[in-house]
Amino acid sequence: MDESKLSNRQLQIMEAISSFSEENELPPTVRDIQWLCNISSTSVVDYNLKILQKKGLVTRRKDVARGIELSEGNNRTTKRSAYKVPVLGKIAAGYPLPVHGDMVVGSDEFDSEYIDVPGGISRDENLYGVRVEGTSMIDSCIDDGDVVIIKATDTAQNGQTVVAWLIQEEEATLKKIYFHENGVVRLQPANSNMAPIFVAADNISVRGTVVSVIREYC
Amino acid sequence: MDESKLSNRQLQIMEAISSFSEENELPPTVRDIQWLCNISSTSVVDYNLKILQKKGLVTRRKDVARGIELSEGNNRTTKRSAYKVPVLGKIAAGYPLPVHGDMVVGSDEFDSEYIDVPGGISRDENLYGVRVEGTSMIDSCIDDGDVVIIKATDTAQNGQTVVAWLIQEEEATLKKIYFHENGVVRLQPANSNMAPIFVAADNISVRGTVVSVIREYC
DNA sequence: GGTACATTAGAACAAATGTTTTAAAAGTGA
DNA sequence: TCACTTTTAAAACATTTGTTCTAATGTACC
Repeated sequence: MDESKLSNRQLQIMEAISSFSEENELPPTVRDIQWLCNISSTSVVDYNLKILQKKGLVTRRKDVARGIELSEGNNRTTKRSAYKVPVLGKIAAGYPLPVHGDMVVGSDEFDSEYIDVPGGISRDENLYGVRVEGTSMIDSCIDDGDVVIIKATDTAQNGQTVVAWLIQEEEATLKKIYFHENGVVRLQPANSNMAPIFVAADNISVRGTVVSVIREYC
Repeated sequence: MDESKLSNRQLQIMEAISSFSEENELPPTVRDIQWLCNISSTSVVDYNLKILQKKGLVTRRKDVARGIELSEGNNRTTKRSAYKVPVLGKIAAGYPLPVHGDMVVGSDEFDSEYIDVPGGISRDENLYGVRVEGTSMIDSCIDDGDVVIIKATDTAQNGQTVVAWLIQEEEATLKKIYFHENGVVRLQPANSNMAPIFVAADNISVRGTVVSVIREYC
């Protein structure tokens, strides 16, 4: 990349793009930037945008109005931005999830609750959230009311915290999973007051693993 | 609001706006919607957009290209979206924060790390994040490595978890705060193995209260 | 069929926005 | 000062995008 310092104008323009995008939830036009920076001509904006482009700090989509955005890393608004995932329901030790056995994760409904997850987690994953009820995972620092973000998968490592579906009982539960010999699986609550559950491996179906925990205080 | 059902066309258009916005991080044009929905004329898009507007489902900004968006509630992309806040550094019981006494919260630098916080928290607050080191708050379910989101304020309620700045020691610490008589303040770790700290009220300055906790597993 | 209404088509037009051109002004170093 | 580069200025132009107009088509009901 180009190492040379940015001019004040260029910093000003970067800042303008950033703040405009954030305030209007829409990228600025060349003229928006012009007004914001008190620049006399659109060509001056264009001139500096081209420099910023060459330095890799700004992206412009060809033939697209408002195709201006700060490139990854400098951008705290669009790129690496949070990803909304549906909060499918509540889960607790032994309580059933209020969704069907075949959880429809990607369905584009307009009615479910959504929560933002940090952009560090890949967008490509099939993610969903579940609100935790009770303190059965308290020793893993997952408290009552927390939302855990689950990556949908049907495999898990020993010791991972997973959403497990008990096939016969038709119940979902959030527990640490341990695979034993003889086709036995131990579902371990992270709470010293609670006993583990042992189930047959063929009665269990892993539905996902915990990738994040989000707590909000009122 | 208008109670009548939406036509397939209109549902199709709503979906197009939603998916286009999400994929391109930019609202669609009338013609974008036209392509996406295989509609023969822009006037048909406009016709249906006007209906959706009247029903309060879609917003269009006057004289603004790409001013189309789903209105609040139907929108999971722009409104109530995540807000990026800077992660200013690390904090632990008794360890100093690697920032100056006058934490510059609103400074628009392009170099600090940022994290997304759920949109439920107001954008107007002065928010910042701090990464927790150690387990001194483990009993409050705040673990080593968690990022706590702090709302910058200089007042706190009894029992709240706060970032407290010890003026003489020039240290910041994350603790529960309790105000006693005689101008004494007790800073209580949420860890039964750790003892509280008692300090004079005039040696302490509240820097903010915890509004959210975010944990990511690798 | 005929009427009323909703929807679609196609085109033209108007406004917003991006891009280019030319020239002047300001800065820089010998 | 002179050459040289960088930045600014103003305007014109090109493209994208929004809006409007008119007619055709479809649909439901009598």
